[in-house]
Amino acid sequence: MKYRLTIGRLAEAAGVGVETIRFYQRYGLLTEPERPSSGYREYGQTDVQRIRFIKKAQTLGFSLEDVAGLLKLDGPQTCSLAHDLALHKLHLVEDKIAALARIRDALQQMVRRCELKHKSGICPIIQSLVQD
Amino acid sequence: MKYRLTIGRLAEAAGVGVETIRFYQRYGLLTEPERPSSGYREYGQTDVQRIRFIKKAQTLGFSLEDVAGLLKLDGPQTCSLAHDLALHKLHLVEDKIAALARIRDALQQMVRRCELKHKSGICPIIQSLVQD
DNA sequence: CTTGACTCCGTACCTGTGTACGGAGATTAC
DNA sequence: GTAATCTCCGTACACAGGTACGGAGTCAAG
Repeated sequence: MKYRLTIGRLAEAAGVGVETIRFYQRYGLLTEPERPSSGYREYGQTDVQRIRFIKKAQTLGFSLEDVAGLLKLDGPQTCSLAHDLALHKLHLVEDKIAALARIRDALQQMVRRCELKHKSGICPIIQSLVQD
Repeated sequence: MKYRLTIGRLAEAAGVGVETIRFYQRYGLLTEPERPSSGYREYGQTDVQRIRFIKKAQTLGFSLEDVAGLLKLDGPQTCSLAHDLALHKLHLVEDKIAALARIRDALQQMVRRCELKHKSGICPIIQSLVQD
């Protein structure tokens, strides 16, 4: 039951490119796997899990550096460190949402003003960007 | 009343770096200004406006390429093109907010689960990332 | 056994938005 | 007049997260 995967099959199984795996390896996100006489890397199922972990963490806004930190975690403090990191990311995400909401409102206002009949030949959008 | 500005004074007036102005110039966002015998660029107040325009548009999520498009606009279609671009950006921003909201919820759940007493030695955060 | 697909490696390149460097010439302040 | 500051130019570098290249070795199917 021990599937051995070449880098290409691992890439396919994990839904990434071969070069991405080599990149993660260099970055230290994946441990160097066994190398039989051929020199070809041999991966196992845990590597698929690990890459999925990385990809999932990325979608939650964790950088590869963050992920490296999460993957290094081990032992009793693991959970509280992971918790703190997640909480920190949560705050960042909340801030980003708030900032985008302000941007959304400004854009909405622009679009709305543009859709109202405007007599002056000057585009309200251009105008509103020029203002201080 | 025609203030002539050197690049450094323009940079200060507009709140950007000197290199940024040179960069915008190369990018085509600013037209090449007059060059007296010294070879030093001479800018006017409209350049200050223009840089502020760029900076403001950037905060609304427009890329420099978008800004170049906006700045090239002129004539009767100006407004409808600007309107369409703004509307498009609005949709992008709304999508981004929705995506971040989903991320926020996932992070919240992680943090909450972590804060509940968990008997298993496995960190719920690590665990939830490992899951498919 | 040949052919094609796969893998190896190091390195360079990509996007977007600037920043930094270094040597030479111009201008400004004292 | 001299020193300090500013500007010129082209080019390289920075960030993150990959992506691409090229020549050589290896493996699997027919």
